[in-house]
Amino acid sequence: MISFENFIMADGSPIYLQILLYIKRGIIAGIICDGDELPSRRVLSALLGVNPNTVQKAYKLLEDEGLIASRTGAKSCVVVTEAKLAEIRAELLEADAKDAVAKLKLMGVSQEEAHDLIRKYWDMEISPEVQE
Amino acid sequence: MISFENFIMADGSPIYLQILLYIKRGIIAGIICDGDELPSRRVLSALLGVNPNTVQKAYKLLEDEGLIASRTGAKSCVVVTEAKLAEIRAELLEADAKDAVAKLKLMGVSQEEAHDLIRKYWDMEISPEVQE
DNA sequence: TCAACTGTATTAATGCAATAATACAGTTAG
DNA sequence: CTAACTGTATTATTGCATTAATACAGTTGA
Repeated sequence: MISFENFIMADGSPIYLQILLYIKRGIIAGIICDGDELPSRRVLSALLGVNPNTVQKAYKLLEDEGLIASRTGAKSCVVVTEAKLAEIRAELLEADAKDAVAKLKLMGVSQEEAHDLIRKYWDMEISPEVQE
Repeated sequence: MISFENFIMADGSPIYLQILLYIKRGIIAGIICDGDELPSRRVLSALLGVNPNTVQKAYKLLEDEGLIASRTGAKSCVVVTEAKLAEIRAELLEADAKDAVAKLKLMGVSQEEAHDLIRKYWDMEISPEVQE
């Protein structure tokens, strides 16, 4: 069963997208694997303190992408091939890295200072304020 | 007069926040300076293809933060001291760096790979898909 | 002076995110 | 078998972001 204990809700972006990206990043990290069971819509919504429809929206989008499989009555589970994993990994890494670089450059940060910032915050214990 | 030619609208976050952050990052970069005139609400809204109220919302928040000054009839202009600049610079750099680090770590990226990604995308011509 | 700009304010309408309360059909474990 | 779970669907409501159409008061430059 997939764990959501590291999930921390951020504001500023829709909750259903935060859930979707949390799962995608978990898959990319190898923490969430092919065949893993997902918590039911009702259970996860209670755990996160949100409406079941919000979780349903995230799961529906993941299913549309072919990353999870659902059938009425049974729990949904993760479906991910090596190819699919490589695809979403490249996709998200590029999006996140480009986004960070764009923001820092816009603020006149030098490349050296950017590397310093990565080093500075890498080993800190962070609440993953995952957005977008 | 402040230029918005590098501003590219992203979807996923409110437009008024994108405008607000574009100006804040410009101030941090030193591209936007104390005393600089802002385009009027009407002019900027026409330039960006959004409603004047959307620009007004961004400007209002900047004024609440003391970063711009407005008086009826005249153009608004930037008000920023050395202390204020240092404050918002530290604030945004920390937020953006922490956010990027959190996302990459969640995906199991190593610190070395993170630095590689920064190098890879640093010199690319990027449309600054500034979000949040 | 005065026309053309500026900021500010108000009201109404639309769309999306999220909540809420149900209902129904299929699965699963005891 | 059957109770308790699952996914799926529907309808209504709330709040925020955004658009739209005005209106009014103050500033500016020719």
